[in-house]
Amino acid sequence: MVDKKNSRDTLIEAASRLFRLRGYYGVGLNEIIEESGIPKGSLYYYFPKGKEELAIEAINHTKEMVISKIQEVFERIEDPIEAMQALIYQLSEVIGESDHKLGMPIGTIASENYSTSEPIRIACQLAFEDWQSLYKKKLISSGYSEKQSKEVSIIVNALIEGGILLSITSKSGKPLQVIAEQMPLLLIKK
Amino acid sequence: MVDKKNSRDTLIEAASRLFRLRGYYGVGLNEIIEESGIPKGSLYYYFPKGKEELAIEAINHTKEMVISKIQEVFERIEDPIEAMQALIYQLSEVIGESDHKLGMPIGTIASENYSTSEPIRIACQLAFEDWQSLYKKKLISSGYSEKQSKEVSIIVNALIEGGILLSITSKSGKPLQVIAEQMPLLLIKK
DNA sequence: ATAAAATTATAACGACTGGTCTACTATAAT
DNA sequence: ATTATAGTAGACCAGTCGTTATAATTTTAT
Repeated sequence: MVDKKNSRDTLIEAASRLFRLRGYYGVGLNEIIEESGIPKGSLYYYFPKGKEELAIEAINHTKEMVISKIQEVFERIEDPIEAMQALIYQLSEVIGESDHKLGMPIGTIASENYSTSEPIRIACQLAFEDWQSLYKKKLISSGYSEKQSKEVSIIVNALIEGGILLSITSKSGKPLQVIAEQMPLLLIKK
Repeated sequence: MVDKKNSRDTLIEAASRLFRLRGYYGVGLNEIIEESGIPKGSLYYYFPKGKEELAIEAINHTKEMVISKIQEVFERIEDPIEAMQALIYQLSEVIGESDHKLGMPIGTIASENYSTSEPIRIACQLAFEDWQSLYKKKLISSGYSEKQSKEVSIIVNALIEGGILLSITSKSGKPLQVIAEQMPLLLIKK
């Protein structure tokens, strides 16, 4: 039983990968079924409401992947500044890899659809909120105030999304590196 | 001679508006010609290379609009911290307006196309660089070091792009407001 | 073993895509 | 008056889009 994964998950993973790379409208269902090797009949069997439904599952899948990554780093590194720096440096290194497939995890879909699909918009909003909750929790458990933790978690989230955008656009890890280096400034305890 | 603008500019403005709202793949040429009232024959007369060529002009148009906005605020407000805060607050207020058509100015197109169209990727990169140059210039003229000015300009750019993304996704000006409030921290002179 | 249910496999649908092409109109130079 | 040029107008193309329909097959329950 080597690689017998179910079709539903295979579709979600392929969709997640492709949407991250070129957004919602930039990827067609034909490409998703080609990449996944799952026939179109199965796609509409598992996602009767079609592309939008699949996209929401893909967003949730991406969200969980990011949550795992954040948790892993946060468990490994106690200091919140160092932990967040490590997270961001890790991203900057991916850019260096040839043919990297980084991309704004859900930022592209969010900005394409915020005005056209409420279900997608809400799925993206929930992802951002969940990530921010993790940052906030880490900060609070390190002695930061409730208020500052909440505010900083928003900033960190914005910096990461914006940093990824700048780095993929300029094909350079530099923007993310600069962001990581400036982290301590934001985290001066008040 | 009330509203006799040339077709080329009318097309660019319509494209700029629509691409900001739903990105490159989310907007079709038919929608652009409908919104602008310019026929398809004229579109391909002015932009023989088609959608990609029009998109690049639209990106440059958006870039110039943002440059004007930044310059206007920077000329009006001398202190760099206050100026950047004003810029970001202004964005947060747009979100509050019903049916606002804010959107990441070029972030959506950039993240959709960074891996598929080099000409578009480069146009977006140049826009980011131009905006950062303005931030940097403002900081240097206020006595910040070359190095810090450059780094902060990257951070500010990332914060604005990320902040807009968070604000449009959550349908709230809050993220941008928080970012504006935390600006002073980033700008502690070293 | 058989029936029912779950899943896969294709083909086709109408709508729309970006792009091409040709006919037409307006203006100005000759 | 004629011709040249710039721009307008929109029908049309092949291909792709998301979606639907239905048949074939596999899996599960009895």
